[in-house]
Amino acid sequence: MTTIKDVAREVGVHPSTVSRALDPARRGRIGEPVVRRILEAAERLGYRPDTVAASLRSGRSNMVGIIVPDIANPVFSPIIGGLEDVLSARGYALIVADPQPQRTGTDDIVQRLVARRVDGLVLANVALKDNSIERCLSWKVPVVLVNRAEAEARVPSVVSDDVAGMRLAVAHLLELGHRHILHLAGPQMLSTGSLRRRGFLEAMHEAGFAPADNDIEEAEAFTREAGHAAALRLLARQPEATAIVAANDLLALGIYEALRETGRRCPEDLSVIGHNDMPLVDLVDPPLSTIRISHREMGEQTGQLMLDLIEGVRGDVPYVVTAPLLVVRRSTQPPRISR
Amino acid sequence: MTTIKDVAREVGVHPSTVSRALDPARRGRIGEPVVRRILEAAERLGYRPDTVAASLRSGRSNMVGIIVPDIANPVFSPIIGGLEDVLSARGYALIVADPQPQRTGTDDIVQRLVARRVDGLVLANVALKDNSIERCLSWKVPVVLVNRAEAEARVPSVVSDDVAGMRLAVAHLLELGHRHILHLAGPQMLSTGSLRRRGFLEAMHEAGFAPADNDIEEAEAFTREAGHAAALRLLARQPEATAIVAANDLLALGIYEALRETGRRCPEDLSVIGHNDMPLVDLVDPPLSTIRISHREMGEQTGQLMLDLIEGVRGDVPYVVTAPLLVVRRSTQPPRISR
DNA sequence: ACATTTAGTGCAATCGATTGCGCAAGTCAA
DNA sequence: TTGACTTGCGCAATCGATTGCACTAAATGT
Repeated sequence: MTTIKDVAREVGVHPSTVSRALDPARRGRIGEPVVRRILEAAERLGYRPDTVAASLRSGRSNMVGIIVPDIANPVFSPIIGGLEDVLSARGYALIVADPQPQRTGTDDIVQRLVARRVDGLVLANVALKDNSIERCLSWKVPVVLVNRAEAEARVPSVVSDDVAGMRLAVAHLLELGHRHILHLAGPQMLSTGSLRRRGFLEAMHEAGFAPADNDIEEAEAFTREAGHAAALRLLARQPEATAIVAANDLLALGIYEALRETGRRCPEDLSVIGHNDMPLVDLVDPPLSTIRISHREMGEQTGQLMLDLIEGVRGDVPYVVTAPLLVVRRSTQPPRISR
Repeated sequence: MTTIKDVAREVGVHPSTVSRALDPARRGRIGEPVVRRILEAAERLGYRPDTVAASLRSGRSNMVGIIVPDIANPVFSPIIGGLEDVLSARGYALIVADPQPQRTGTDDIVQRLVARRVDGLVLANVALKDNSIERCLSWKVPVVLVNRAEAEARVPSVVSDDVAGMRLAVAHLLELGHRHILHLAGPQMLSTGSLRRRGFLEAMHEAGFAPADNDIEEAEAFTREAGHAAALRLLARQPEATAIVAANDLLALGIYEALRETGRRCPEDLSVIGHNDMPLVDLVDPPLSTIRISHREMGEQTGQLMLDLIEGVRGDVPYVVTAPLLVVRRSTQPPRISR
């Protein structure tokens, strides 16, 4: 490994001069010819500055961490991708951490990342309440939330407009002629779960309907299995409903299974609409109508926000909201008996 | 931030003593009561050793990097998940990098990661030929390949048994009574693409069949679109075939689209079998028969291998091969006209 | 009683880069 | 010619932990 001293010796200057010449921002203070010789020598010797040493001295690590509940989850992986993309373009490395609930809590992960001197932390874990935010705040490490909002907006966040998304879904079903619309909600401890439920209620009220408590059922988790179970409960309770809006595509697919088991057909007997437009839902049977969210774009926005924060470009608490899009496929159609 | 000196001063010992007392491995050299007081003080002051400083001195960073072509790809994301899991359990952080072809090559990424002093590198990028391996070898940084093999086994790798997988697929179709079986191959520059093609050929030969060149068509990429296009070409050329084995689920889904366009039905007119068993292929229409590969498990094995390598437990070049599993769903059935 | 371990801890160098400060030479104006 | 700047670069401290070596005191051996 060639160090900065090797380069300095080769050129016949002091290491500090090499350090400055190699940094475009401070190169100006060094003479033109010297810079050229340093650049050439660095190239020739294959010099790569040791990031670790630089971090120790400068206090900046050029790393940001992201904490996600499940890396393989189709909503989080594109977020990570988009984030990595804009971060790496600016020389930052992304370290991903996935808290294993049984082993170590989010808090511990935060500590470990902070001990690694990350320049910023992205929290994608959707629990509505946990004190990792306080932890970060107290350590003064820049934080941005993604796919999750906080009640009191203390830290920047990037979310999709869940309320608008639900409004889109509800409006679509109403337009088709549905009147009795159910909601299969996600876990209310999760930000998306409660926001979408609220969005559903708002949209219905705006349209002049007041859903009963009975019209909403909460799934234990954002999974097909949980969706399946919850759908069974909901459908048994409200068999005469003609449409159901799920808080999530996975839940919608769970509804599919429940329908199949109870001998009902989608969309003939019941229209179903999901949320997220995750990969392949256009190929299931029937192709799922849903609300498209560009998670990759959210990841990119998160990265941009983080960079601004780290570089101190902005002091406010930005709150980026991305616009959802209605995607109509074949799981929604007018109700059979219009009233 | 409390440093090791703060703890040392608090207890009234030398920083080096604190360092030793905090490391379970070398704690033995320190007196029992002193250790206790140090532990207590460290806890009380909320001391967290600065990983960066430790790395600089010790040369170990407790980080490993993984280079993947696409983080959001359903085959790579579980690999990352499994890897992160076993790595973080041992105190290692995982940094993921995704080479943007247009911006910076894999080589550059490798350099950047090495400059960060990663203790090991996982290469998941499937290109059959690139010199990043040489790069790593010359820098003596432990490397393990995942989902990709090398012709000459210089470095450890974790792959699924592609040949066995194809044998499973072919055997299944033969058992159903198919005789004219096609192969929709993946890009031959990619390890999985060429291995699976070879697996197909071997399996067919073993069964006493000799596929013609015409029976195989190569897709440009492992995507639905490429699969669609290639399937169109293949089906036009061999309309009388009764089954087709795809190198990948995505390609199989592309075949679905091609069938729909040309008015054929699966499985009535043509049986289709995929490879990977990615999420949701059990819900498409018709549910896809495929070869299941546990990518998460591969990720875990990769992590274990990497740890062994880093800790110098093994000097050989292990070559882990995971066993594939046949998953029969509804896209395969006996050919209509049995001969 | 003296030599020799052994256990327990301190000292100071070290990892490789960054950075505030200082110094010398050159520029310019008075 | 001198004083005031500017430009270009070197010096040495510094970041926080690790580690080989040295050293002291107690324990053990002969």
